[in-house]
Amino acid sequence: MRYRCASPNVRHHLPLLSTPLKDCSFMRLSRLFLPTLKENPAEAVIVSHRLMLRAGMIRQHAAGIYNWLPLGTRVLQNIAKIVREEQNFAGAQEIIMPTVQSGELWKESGRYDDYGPEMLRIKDRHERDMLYGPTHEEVVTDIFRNNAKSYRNLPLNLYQIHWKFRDEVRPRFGVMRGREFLMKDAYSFDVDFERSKHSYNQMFVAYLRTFARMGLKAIPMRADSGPIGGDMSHEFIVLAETGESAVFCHKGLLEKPAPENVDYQSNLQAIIDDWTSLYAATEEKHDAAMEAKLGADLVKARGIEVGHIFHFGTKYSAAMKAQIAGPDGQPLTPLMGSYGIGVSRLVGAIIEASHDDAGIIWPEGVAPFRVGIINLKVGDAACDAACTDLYAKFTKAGVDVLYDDRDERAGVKFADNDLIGVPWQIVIGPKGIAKGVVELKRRGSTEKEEISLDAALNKFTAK
RNA sequence: CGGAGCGUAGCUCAGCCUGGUAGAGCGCCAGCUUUGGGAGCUGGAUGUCGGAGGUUCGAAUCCUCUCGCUCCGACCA
Repeated sequence: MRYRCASPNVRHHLPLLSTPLKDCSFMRLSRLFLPTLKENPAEAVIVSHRLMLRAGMIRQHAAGIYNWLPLGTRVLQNIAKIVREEQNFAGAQEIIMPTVQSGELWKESGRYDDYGPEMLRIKDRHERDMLYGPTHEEVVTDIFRNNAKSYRNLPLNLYQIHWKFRDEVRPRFGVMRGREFLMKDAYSFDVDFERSKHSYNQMFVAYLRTFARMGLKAIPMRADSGPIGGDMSHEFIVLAETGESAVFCHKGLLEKPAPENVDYQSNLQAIIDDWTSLYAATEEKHDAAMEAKLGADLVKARGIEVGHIFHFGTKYSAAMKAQIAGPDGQPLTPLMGSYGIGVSRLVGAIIEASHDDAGIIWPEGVAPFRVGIINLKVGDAACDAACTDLYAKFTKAGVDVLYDDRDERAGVKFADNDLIGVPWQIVIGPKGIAKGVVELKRRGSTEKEEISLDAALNKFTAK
């Protein structure tokens, strides 16, 4: 393993109070706890799992349960940030519900017996039935019924980004199919079907934007919606060559841009219709006759499910007697929907969709660091000075920067920076410095550009 | 949950069939040389051979049990 233990005083040179620094991450690679692996671990079969282990993002703790190391944690948090922003834009409100839940609520909804061994059941010291939450419909419905009083409290959409546990029979594919996983789950409450559908549409649009911001092509596909029927359940499938299931869709869906400048209060139905009018289906539900008609417009690809939204009406609100006063003063049972995004799974999905032989290619929105400074000759006064100066300026300007100040050979540094997928790499060596230039490389492209130090600085700090 | 396989150094793995007391490459530590795509030489550290029991003079190796992990299939954010 190639790492040194990070000191808790890494940032001791910074002012502790009234810091002028913007919210950004910055780190010297010599201090980063980054245990990269040169060889492929035997346990990992798919590329995202291999790369996450090799890039020092995660380590397995038990089957389907992972430790997230600093690099992986940064990516996970960047993804969560995008999810959170888009949920907030769409009008959802963030809460945090317990991971360990009381079994009583599940007995009320009837799912305590229905759920099966996927649910991890625990007894506390008083022999009470507890469980580690695989989902939170019961808890959120309980929150609602205890605290919402009137139709005037609606519409309401509560979400959380939290860890869940499902005791899968066969966890695999690293974080793509773990037992413990980080998920965004939102729950909407509305007075009638039309308004409930609007809540559903808000999430639909938010999802389109969320995945696009992560650099993903995510296609909404009609999914089983249970007893409610209709078109009120969609899976969002990320297209990736190594995806777990085959998907079929109209090629127009691949070029469709995510909606911008959305007014979430306005009627969003036209956007939903635009996206759902084109054919898209997973392997299980595909229709050979429809596909034959598409001809050259048919795209066959592979995909990973990263989101699922559905409307389920009064299933939980009725079972758990979550009633509020309606406009006429009579009790009203709200209609509900729930909306999931697999946040930890997305880390794997993004890698599946974006990598090459050298390693991960992070889209800028989720990269653990945006810019890498690679000092090719640590100990050379000119190189050191140029690097530390640039590093300090990036830090001050709020640019997420990783400075590779390790006393390693050039090849090692290039390999590690490529492996962990730093999107922009500024290579600073004695030859360039003598000419007053550095080399700028874009991860994933073979192009290299020689520019001045000032130009490199401006490229990432200019508005 | 059915079927298959694997646990030996931080990682990848050899040794097991045919029992004789622990190995290689990479990584790690020290030194010298090197220095623009995972360097070279020299020296060094590292293992309860997953665990328990058994057979044997002797077990990484054979037997039994057990724990963990992985793969294929059925199931899922």
